[in-house]
Amino acid sequence: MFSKFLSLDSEKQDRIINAAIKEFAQKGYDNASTNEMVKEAGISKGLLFHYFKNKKQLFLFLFDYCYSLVADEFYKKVDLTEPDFFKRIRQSVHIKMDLQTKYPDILTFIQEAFMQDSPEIKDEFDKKKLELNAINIGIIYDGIDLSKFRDDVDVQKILKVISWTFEKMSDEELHKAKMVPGHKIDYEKVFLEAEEYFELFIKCFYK
Amino acid sequence: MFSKFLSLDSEKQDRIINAAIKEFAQKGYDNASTNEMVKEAGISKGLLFHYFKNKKQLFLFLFDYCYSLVADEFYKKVDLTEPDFFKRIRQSVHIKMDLQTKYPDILTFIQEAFMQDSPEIKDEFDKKKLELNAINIGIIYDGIDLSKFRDDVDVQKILKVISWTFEKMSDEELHKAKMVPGHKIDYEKVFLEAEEYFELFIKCFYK
Amino acid sequence: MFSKFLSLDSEKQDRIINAAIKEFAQKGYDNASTNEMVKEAGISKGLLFHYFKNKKQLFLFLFDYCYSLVADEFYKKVDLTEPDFFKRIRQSVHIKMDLQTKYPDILTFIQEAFMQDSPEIKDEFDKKKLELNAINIGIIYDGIDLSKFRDDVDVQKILKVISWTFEKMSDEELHKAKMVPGHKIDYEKVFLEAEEYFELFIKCFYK
Amino acid sequence: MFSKFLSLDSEKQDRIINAAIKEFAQKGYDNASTNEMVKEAGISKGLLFHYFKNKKQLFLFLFDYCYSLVADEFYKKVDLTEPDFFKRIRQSVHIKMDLQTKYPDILTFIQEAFMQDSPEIKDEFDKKKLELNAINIGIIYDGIDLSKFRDDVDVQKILKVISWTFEKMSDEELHKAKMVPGHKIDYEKVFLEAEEYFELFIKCFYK
DNA sequence: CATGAATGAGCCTTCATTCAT
DNA sequence: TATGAATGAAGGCTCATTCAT
Repeated sequence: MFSKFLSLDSEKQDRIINAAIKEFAQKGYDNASTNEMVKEAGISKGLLFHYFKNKKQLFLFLFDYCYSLVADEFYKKVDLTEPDFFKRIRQSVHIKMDLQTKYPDILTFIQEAFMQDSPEIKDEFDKKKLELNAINIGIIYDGIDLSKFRDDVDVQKILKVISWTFEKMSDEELHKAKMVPGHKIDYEKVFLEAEEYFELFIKCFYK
Repeated sequence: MFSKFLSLDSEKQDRIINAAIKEFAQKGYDNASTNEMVKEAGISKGLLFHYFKNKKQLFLFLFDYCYSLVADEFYKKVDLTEPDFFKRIRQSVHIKMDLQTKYPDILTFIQEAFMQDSPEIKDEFDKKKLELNAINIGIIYDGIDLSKFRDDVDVQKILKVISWTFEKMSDEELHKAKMVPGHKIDYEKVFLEAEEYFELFIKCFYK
Repeated sequence: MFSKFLSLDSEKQDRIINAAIKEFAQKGYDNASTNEMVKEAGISKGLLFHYFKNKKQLFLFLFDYCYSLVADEFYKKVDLTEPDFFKRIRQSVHIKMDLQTKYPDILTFIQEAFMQDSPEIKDEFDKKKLELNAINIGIIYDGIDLSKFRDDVDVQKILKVISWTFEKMSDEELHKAKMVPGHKIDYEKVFLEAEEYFELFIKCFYK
Repeated sequence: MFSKFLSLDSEKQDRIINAAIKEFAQKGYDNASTNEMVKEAGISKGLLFHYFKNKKQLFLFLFDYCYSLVADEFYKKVDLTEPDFFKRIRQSVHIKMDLQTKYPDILTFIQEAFMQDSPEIKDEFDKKKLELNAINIGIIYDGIDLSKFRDDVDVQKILKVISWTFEKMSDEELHKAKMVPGHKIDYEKVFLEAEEYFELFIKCFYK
């Protein structure tokens, strides 16, 4: 599908990818302008469509590209032999924040992508989201030592509550960051807040 | 401001409101087409702007309208004298689901509205969101008996975890519903699932 | 034609006329908004069209109204028994400037009207301009003592040169005034400049 | 700025320019319709804006284009070594009339452009007018032998009177031409009339 | 492989004018 | 006489996409 694009020299690939990600991340799917992308990437209008056929395919390609890139780094860094759920999730939070710092545009793009539901891309994109979710939960919970959790409640539910908590925490922080232009996330503070939730969960959910 | 519109016979008001809500809910602020709205409502192009001046005002009006409608019903039904947090939140979940059944489009619209961040409406709309949030938290947590919660952890954090859990539960359900066209939420099942989380929280977070 | 309007009580007539003149004067024929007029005059949309049928008729009516008003005042003040051309033209200049101060909106409206040539009103309006010109020249030159002018040139041409000079002078001044927002015409200076041209003409064109 | 447009084959350039000039000349800036222009030029909606970005830039481009074209021809034909003011101005009048015959639309456009004062283009356009005026007066009066004029009056004022006279003459002729559809200017007659004014001025303003 | 001119549907909004009340 | 809701054409402009070169 995108073989033509992938056989380009990688410098040009990068220029195009970065320009497109930036535009999508800043303006969302519908308002992103292919014009701006080609201008920023220094290529011609026609070429973009030569490689990607249309905006939708470009978006879907970028999403796969970004997701792979981020997921690869993530799974490279995460220690799947760590059996303690809280240590694992703490790792995840830290890695996620590292990635945020390392690839801010890409992370923003993924985030925006997950919030998108322009009718144009809805069908194909929702499938992707579902897949990813299924994969993630499986992998992340893999090898976790569940014996430390209380026996009187459903452990699966506890895990969900914990995951949701950190997702919401991160959402809130991102949201605040978007609200105040120029506002940067204070990672120090977020780490500390996360630690407090860890303690709470250990007290309440461990035996 | 919208007095012209509000003094219309309510059948026409409804036609316009429903058409506009539907369009905004399906496509988001930027991509919603006023053309489609008037076509669906069976009115002329000019008339919409006779009532609302521009797209932004229309959106803001609809949000207030929807929010008021839903909030009114909500506060009419919620029992603010119930001091037990879990009973209160259980109420909320039930009421919310009733509303979902009664006004599916409106709930979707509000949901989408909260996710919107088109630059066009950002400023005015973010203010609204903040206000609503502040009011809601205040009212919903009002009169809650906090003495039942464990003393060894921060109660505020517990409350957050609980709220987030039910928000996420509801999000997931909504999301699944949107994914499969024609799929209806099985409230019976959702209630039961919610109950399981209530039990979990009572066991873990109460003294 | 406008009898319905003219039998209104004069206070309402004035409100309508003033509102309409102001709008036309400020924005020109095409950009003047009948909406603004009715808002300013405090009457309903329909009523304006009840009296004037359409924008064009309103404009034409206003032009006649303004022109009559100004012309009446002009001919009331001008001394047609003064046989000296320069004294006569000096009078004209002074009277014109008085009117400018007394009815600034009306004079602006007439001025703008003469510059208008929106295709909408062109045909009917050009006829009016021609008529007025014919009348004016006739009346103003009426009773002038031509014997003071040199015999070796065509007096009619001299009169034209003189008229044109003062018209251009006035045009230039108006133009400057429009160029610099808030700039007011310095009548003192204009009078003095006009006097210098009078002297020049007397020296060159009188025997 | 307009390089895209200028590298078009000239046949298409001309079609677009002519269509746009015609529309602007007939209806003025505000009422000229870009829709009509593209229809007349036989190009698509988008293309016009591909070349010119917006209506204002198009107008400004056309003005420069027209002015350059006309000014070039003018200065090519005018003999700046002729020291006699009347001979010089006679030349100007003749050249202007030639241009009028050769490029009637363009001259009308320039004429209309100078009368325009839509707020949209006011600022940028007024600057242009001022510049042009300054340049013109300088060049046209350059090298004129002022010693032939009477010493008892201000020569600068005489020059103004003379310029104004021929401008007004030309305005009146144009105006008459516009009034009667299909009426062509009788240059023969105009030349003769101009000659009579020359004689008058020589008699009255030369020593 | 690469260009960018060309397309035309679609966008939101304004407007003079009509007409039922 | 008086209202203002209702109309719908027209306005400038943007955009993803195509195609001849």
